[in-house]
Amino acid sequence: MARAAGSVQDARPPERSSMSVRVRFAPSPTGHVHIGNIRAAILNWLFARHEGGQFLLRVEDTDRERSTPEAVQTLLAAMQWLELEPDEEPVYQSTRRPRHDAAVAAMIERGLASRITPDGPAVLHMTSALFDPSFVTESRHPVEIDVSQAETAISAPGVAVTTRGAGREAVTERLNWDALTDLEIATADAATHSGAALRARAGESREPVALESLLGSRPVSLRFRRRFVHYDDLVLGRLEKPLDSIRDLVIARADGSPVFHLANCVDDHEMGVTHVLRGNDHVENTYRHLFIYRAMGVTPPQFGHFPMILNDRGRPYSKRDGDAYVGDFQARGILPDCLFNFLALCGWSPGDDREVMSKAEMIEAFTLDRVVKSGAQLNMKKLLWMNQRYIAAMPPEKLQAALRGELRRAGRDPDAVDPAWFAFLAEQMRPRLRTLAEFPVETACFFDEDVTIDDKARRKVLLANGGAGLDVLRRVREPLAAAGDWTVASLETAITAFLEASGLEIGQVAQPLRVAVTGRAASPGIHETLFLVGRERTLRRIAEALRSE
RNA sequence: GACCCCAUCGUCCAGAGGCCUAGGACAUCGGCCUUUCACGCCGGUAACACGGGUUCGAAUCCCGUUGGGGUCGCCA
Repeated sequence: MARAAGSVQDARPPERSSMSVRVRFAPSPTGHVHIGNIRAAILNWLFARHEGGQFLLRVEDTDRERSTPEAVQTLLAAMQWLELEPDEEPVYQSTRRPRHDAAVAAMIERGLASRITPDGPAVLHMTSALFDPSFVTESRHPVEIDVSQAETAISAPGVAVTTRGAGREAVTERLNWDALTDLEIATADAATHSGAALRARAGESREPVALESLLGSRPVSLRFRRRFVHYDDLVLGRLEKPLDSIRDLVIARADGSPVFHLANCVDDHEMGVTHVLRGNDHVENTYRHLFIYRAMGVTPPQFGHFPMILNDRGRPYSKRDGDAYVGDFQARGILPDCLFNFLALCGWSPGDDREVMSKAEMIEAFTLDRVVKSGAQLNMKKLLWMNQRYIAAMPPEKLQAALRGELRRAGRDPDAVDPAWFAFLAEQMRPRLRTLAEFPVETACFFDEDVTIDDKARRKVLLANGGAGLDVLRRVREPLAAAGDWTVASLETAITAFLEASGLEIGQVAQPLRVAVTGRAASPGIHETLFLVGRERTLRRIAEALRSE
């Protein structure tokens, strides 16, 4: 992949056996993986799979402070959890320093970049040597600025020409002569000066120059055509920006280390990346990167930018928002497939009404032209709803395994209970769970020896109406104790018989039982609940509820 | 501030000039089911930011305004 330094003209794209798509996810490991970031990985992955291409990972670990081995592990773990395994070995940017240095050296050697001062940073110059018709064009119509009328300082939109001192003195602020074309300046004495002449007189200076001092007369009007940088964004469409608003670019720091832009372009090129798909915050960078690729003498990849993810107030995510890291969702018991699905749908849709989709379906439907342009606010309630749907669809064994994990995390031993009993409990809880993490707290009454009765439930169900609930408990206790093998069926039989004998309604009996036995007003069906709590604990809890009256 | 981008129910998305009396999902409200809580089912409320054009016809195209976001580092 190494290439000798040479002129811009002789360079060409890297040799690739096929034109197959290669995309990459290029995060810098910070110890946390933000969902906006992992969403970028998801969309890249989806695109690669849809196109039958490769999904690569480049760890941008050049920041030694933050990029600890642990931070890298966190990143890899998050990707594994979501099944976003890259198709090739991860590339660690820190190992690529020699290539970056070589690229900088080559640009300097070609005269495209230079160090302004010997111990200063290396700067890529935005000169016409870098302008390629494939991404730099000239505006058709000239811009005309009347300087003489200016009372105070004026600044033409986007043009780095400013008149100061009540219009007396026109100053070019770091004027990039190459950003403008066909520059003509008319002066008070009616003479007209061309940009080329002035440029020569200014000695190609990139420092502020007073036009007046070059002209020897006060400028009256400026006339020029602007140059534009442009490219076709895969999701945003045709984008352009006046060149005069883009300044020379630092590519290597004074200490010689490459800056992000340089390293990014060099690595993407040498990894054979064909499509750079990243967040919206990089669109402005893209214009600069185009020049870096040009300076490298290579064809740039294609670019696509998807919208940013916003917090629930509709504002950009910041560290203060919290709960926006992949690990947080995992800890809350969001299923990986669900988070994947949800995040994929954040800024993209298949074009029809499908929402809960398998990865295969998403891959099949994924195209960049269906990526939305505007920012997407996360709808956490919808995430919970979707997670509930995923839980509902889990195979029983998988559900049980996942719930066992939650139990362990909560400090309980899921292996201490009867597997059949646990399987039954899992199925009873399935429709009642929005997240896996809810399981241990919702089912504590089935695992603990004793239960604490919720005050509100006690008042409403047991103590109301002169203690009618307690009265029911007193009367149902014996028939229950007599229930034979304590199965759901036998409990149903016993309770039904009690209802007939007592003339009570099921509701009058079930709620007091539920509260006494679970401590709360909500649980699975009463027969199922009693079965799960078991004979011994059921009778004991009823007795306790009566005693603490 | 300059430049660039974006703009449909509270939120996410559908809509690529007539199929729109604007559709779906979450949330919300009401009802059904039901021993509770959920699940499930049925129904309701709710949006084309504003103003000009273009057109026989505009949520869809153009211009402006407003609002939001992004970028302006020897951070990534």
